[in-house]
Amino acid sequence: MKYAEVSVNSPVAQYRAFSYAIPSGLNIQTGQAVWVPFGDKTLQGIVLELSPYPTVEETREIINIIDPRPLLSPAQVMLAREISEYYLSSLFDAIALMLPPGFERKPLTFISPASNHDAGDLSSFSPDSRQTLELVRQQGKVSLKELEKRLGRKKVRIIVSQLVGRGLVVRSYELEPVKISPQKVLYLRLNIAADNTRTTADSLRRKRAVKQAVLLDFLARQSGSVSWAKARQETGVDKAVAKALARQGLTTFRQIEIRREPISYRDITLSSPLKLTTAQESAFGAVRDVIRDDRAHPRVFLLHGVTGSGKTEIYLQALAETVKQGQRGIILVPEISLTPQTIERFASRFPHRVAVQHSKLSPGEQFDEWYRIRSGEFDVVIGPRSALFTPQPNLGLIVIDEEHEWTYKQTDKSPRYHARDTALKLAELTGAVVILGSATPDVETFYHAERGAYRLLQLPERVVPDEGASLPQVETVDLRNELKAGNRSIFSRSLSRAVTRAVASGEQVILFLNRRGGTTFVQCRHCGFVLRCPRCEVTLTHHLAEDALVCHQCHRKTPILETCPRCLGRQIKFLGLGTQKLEQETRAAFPRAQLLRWDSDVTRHKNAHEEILGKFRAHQADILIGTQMVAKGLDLPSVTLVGVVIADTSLNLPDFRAGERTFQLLSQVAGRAGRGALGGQVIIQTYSPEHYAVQAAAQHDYASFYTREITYRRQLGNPPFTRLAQMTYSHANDALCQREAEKIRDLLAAKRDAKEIDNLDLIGPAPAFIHRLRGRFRWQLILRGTRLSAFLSQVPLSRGWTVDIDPVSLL
DNA sequence: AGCACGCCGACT
DNA sequence: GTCGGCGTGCTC
Repeated sequence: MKYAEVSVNSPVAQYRAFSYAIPSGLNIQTGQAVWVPFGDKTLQGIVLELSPYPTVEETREIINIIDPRPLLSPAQVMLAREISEYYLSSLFDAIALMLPPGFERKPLTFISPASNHDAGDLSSFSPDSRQTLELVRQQGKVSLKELEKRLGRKKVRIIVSQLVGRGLVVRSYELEPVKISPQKVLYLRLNIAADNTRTTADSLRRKRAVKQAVLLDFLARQSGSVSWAKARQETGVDKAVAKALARQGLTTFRQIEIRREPISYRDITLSSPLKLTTAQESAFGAVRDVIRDDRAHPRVFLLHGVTGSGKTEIYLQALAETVKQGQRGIILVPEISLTPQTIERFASRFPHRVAVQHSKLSPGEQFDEWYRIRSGEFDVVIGPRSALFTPQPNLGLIVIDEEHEWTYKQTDKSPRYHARDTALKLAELTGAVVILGSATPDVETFYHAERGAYRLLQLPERVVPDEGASLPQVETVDLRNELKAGNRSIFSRSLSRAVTRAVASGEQVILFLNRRGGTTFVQCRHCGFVLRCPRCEVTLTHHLAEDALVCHQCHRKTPILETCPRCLGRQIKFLGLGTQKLEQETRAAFPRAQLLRWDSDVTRHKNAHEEILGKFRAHQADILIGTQMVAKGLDLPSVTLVGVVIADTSLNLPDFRAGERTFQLLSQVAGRAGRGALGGQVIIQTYSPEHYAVQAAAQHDYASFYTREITYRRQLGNPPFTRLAQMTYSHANDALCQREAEKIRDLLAAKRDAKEIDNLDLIGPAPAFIHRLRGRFRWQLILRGTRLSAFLSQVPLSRGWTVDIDPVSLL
């Protein structure tokens, strides 16, 4: 093999790999990181495959190997290609998911004086230009960043281009310095036998080298090497003293690589497998059989079990079985559930065999964990979606806990992958078994399970079904009746009574409000009717600038209505309530209760979640007010009442998944109450008590929710019966933005018709839900069909377009 | 991304 | 003319 196909770390490389010749003497392998020449730069690249022929006539040679051990396994190389193809991301972006933390290094630009040192005629230059030239000539080499700091980005670019054009300076490129590397710590070692130290120390004392003697005595008391930091702390001597000892050959300094370990096992005690209930036993049996037989199918399980039904125990035992087969696992959890308690659950069963990956680890810890994972030190890696890409060798099991969670979709940057769907691809490539676990499975997942693509396992009951741990009673309160009865407070009479009672008896309360409560929607306060677009079934949003109601899906405008089209009442209101407002109202309504607010505003810093939860657990507050966060699997035994202040906020979002989202949220919130012996009560306040999502959640009835929802999906041709792609164009000029979106819509329509693709809908363009973001306007197009990636990959899109395949939200 | 180049309207 | 804003092409 004389040539290598290399994915280059340059944004211009896009979807393609580049052919490079392999110089003799280099042992190049697939998955390896290499240095390659690219234009006038030297860049990092990853070898995707070896081949006897290049794909172009002229090739350049690979410069060198960065790391002899491949950074990507063959399965990962294939996975990266699939991600790039399916999610329409650049090849290197997909590969970058799998690289060690801190590996990527971008080129920096430097400016140096040109070799011809003639002064020439500088009179036509501006003072800034002359000053810049002067500086470059004085310093020899200046980074472009430094020049930009002095004069501003734009100006410097013009000046530098001018100077380069006149041959006075030249540009050169260097990679930014390495950010992370193994941490090294200075150690001290004694070179003489410990029994000889006393005489040596005495002779030092005679030479009045008291401090040296102290250090020597200290070292003699230690077994083996000791870190200099510790020695200094214990003896109080400074470095000169240690150096003096080293000079006499009595001790040696050495740098030792240490591992930064994020899990402290100090307080963790070993746990053994729990006895399984009958339901757990049969679910686990099915998983175990497939783990043992690598030809059994299907290899994907949907573990559907209510909160507290013991899903985690099944993960643990499935993992133990996987380890028994000589393989390893990856457990994905939503970032918010990655708490010390979750990690402890695994660490106590697999002591020192658990790796953790998450964003709160320092770059150094992430780096160390990555290399230890690659060397096979861990049975399991636990982490958020990115943990899927850790180099876990011999992968045999992937668990996706709370598989319905939206946080598994990366939305903020490319590749916009879904970790669940990507895990299924990886499992196909490696033969690993997948367990998708949820109390409220994604409708799409459940549909696949129903169709037999996944094996469905049900855990219908909580593990300890005594009174305290049974599912709580749920009451729905119709807010329309409250208004009719003259209650204008945001607390219904029922909720108000319940809060007062709970607080008075020293119990705890959670008040839940969807964070997106700030979003305005238009509703009749008399009959609860919410205005929707007649074409899209999506709620209309009030646009202040145009003073009109706008559909964010098809851009149809409706003038503001004075009267309700259903009951002809005149109580049309724009609604929206946030947690801060709720806090004020609660304080006013229950002045004697201690409040705690938990939303993304108050959880910015590192341990905020733990702090707030700790306070609440310690009963330093009676009422916890929060958004989605309070809904995630947290065990708070003294909470007896959960109040959902308005269920409608998530219900009325302009998105076809609003019903599903609401059901999931309400079910989770309802699961928070009654986890202790005191039992529990849930009160859901809503203007739509008849809505199937609200009713099903109130009755803990997934099946009836699913049946209704899947029927609607089928009728409207929404996923899982089709797939979606969301295209967004962003530009500083709104009109231009709209024109571009329309142009592409027309182009896509023409292409669709030319290819006679009949099941492809184009919806929009319409202004995005967040119409203006960071000074740029955004317009979006939605595609609905089947093979969208393949279709879109043939369409050349200009800069400013982003494509989100299988978007998790259409907002 | 970042830079070079080319096009076009606004101004000296 | 030519300056500057803007869009597009290029990198094995």
